[in-house]
Amino acid sequence: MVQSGGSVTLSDVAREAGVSVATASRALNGSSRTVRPDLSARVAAAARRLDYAPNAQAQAMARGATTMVGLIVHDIADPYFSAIAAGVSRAADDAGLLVMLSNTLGRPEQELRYLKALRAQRGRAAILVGSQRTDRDHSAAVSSEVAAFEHAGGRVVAISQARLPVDTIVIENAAGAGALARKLAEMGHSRFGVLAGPSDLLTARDRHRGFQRGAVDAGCAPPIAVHGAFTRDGGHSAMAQLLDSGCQIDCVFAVNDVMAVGAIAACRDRGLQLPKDLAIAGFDDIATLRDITPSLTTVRLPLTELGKQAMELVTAPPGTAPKRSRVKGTVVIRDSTPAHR
Amino acid sequence: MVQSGGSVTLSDVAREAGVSVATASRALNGSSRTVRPDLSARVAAAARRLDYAPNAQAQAMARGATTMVGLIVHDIADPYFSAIAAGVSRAADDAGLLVMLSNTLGRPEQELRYLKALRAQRGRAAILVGSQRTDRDHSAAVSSEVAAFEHAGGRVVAISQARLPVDTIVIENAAGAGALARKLAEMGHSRFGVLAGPSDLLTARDRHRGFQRGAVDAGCAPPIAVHGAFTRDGGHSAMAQLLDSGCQIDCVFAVNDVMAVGAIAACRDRGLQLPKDLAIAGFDDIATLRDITPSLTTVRLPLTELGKQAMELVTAPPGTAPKRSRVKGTVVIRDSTPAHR
DNA sequence: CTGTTAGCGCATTCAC
DNA sequence: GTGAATGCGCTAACAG
Repeated sequence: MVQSGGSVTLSDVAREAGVSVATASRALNGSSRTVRPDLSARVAAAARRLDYAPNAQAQAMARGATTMVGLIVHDIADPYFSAIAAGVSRAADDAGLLVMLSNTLGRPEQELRYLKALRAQRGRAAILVGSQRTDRDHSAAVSSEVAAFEHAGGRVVAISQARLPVDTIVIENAAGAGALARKLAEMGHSRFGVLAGPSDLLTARDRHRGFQRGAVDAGCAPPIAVHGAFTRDGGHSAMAQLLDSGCQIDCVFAVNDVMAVGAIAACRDRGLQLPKDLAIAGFDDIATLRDITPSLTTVRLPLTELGKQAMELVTAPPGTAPKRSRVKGTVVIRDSTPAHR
Repeated sequence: MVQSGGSVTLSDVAREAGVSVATASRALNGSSRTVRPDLSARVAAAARRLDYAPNAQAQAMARGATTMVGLIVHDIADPYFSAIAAGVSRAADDAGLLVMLSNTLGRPEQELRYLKALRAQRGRAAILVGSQRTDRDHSAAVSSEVAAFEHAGGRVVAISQARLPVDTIVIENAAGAGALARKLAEMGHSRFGVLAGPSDLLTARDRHRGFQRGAVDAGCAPPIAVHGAFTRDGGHSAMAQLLDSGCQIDCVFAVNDVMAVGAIAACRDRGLQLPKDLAIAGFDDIATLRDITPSLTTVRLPLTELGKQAMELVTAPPGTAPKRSRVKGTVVIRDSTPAHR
């Protein structure tokens, strides 16, 4: 049972079972051809006895297809991405696929690198999660690498903006933020501030613009915007800056929940009473953040579900033109934005 | 430049460059043998022109080694695991390795399945993250699969308890919880409750026992324990149960931060004023949770760093006996546990 | 229904 | 320093 060096191979199993490798192969993987039950049983027994595990590389090479999908995210430690990753992972499991995780840390060149690595792996598909950048050159570079990947027979789907020529789950950031702005205006808020995130991230930009448009449409003054990193600390310092500016505002929209949390902390640091002195809203509805105080008004995105949908697109037969499905967030009003006046 | 069907192969590149496949191979991967500069340049140019990406499966087969490491976690959506995953991912990146992510959702059989899949992939290593179970049968089954994986040439490291015969980063849960208990006792708390998590998870059990021992050592009565799931909702319902029991307690220890957050919510539901009416502490120091109110006393674990360390163990030359490194958490006192009396 | 054989793409002996 | 040939483990024709 114990082998000397490397691994047990199919021919070891075949020899042990007294059949040919072809028969062993057919018995173990269930090919189109059928194998006599007794032989099949003998092979299975031999495989078990030897603790045989097929060499996936060899199978991939012989079959010309792997069972691997790549998941490319900005930062797996960010709950936005880890929630999506959980959905992808679960769905992959159900489909019998393996997930290769790649963290780009937001660096464009990493994205290209991973895409190429995935092509080298002959991955069956790649799921690109996260905001595109305003930089068109970068989008073009990704498009080109994506084309190469697809040319090699892989499928690609993106979760973000409809900027790549691939199946995409488009998140309607502008619409969601707009709906939030209108709702807040309706609740009596009128002087808005926006913690706008990095100006080169489409997601941040769209949410900012959508909110701005919604506010203006509702008859409010254009919100005062402060940019900053798309993180807790980014929200903290943007909020501090906004507070320092001395502008009169009654409600702040952070372009994601994580920033909103930083903003809340910044307000506390200044001794502000929330939500009495200032209303704050976020975007995403991160599960881990649902218990902060005051509970956060936000735009809910079905993150885990998005991951699942992405896997479905990836396993579906490829169409001729890129499919686009749209996901609109739903506004969730909580304690952080009480009715005003 | 555009190929008809599948992918560009090395022999395509060789032909394009007017050299043999052997030379092309040597030029592109830098083998021990050296290639004349001009030829090397020609090969590189041809590869670029054709947008060649080596077939990793074929390379793996020829070389007998892959560049893939498996990361097996309970739930990537849980910030505890995603923080570790981020560390692993970053370190893998630096080492030029690829990460295969596996979510077991806490199901033991999934762990075995993934380990086997990883063996099939001829993964270079597996990193097992997450509590072992009290069930010895399961540990034995994992040990056996781990042995098979190692026998096939893979390295295994665990982050949890020293229960598997592999390199392990042991988290000193009992010691950390004990230190926390002593500190809290010192601060004047004496009647403790514990939200103890699932009784079959070693991590939960060790933290519970460690806390209990620490409390008793400090001269307090044994804490009153309530079990529940290792999640936010588990913490919520365990806390509710504790409150319903009518026991007199002044401080509650939840065996992880996520549960502590649930507990805080449960207290709020009952109209309790925190931290005035009740002190609450957690374990882990989850980054996303650092801004909740009241800020949470906890035992900090260097999660991202753990991931990095695990990768280092995995890439280090294998020793004869399993290495064990120990990580002790550091007690962090915050607002949720004010001095008592 | 089973066995023999020819690749899959690449790294690596071995000759030159 | 280069090229031709072998084999990694497996699947899928192809014969029998």
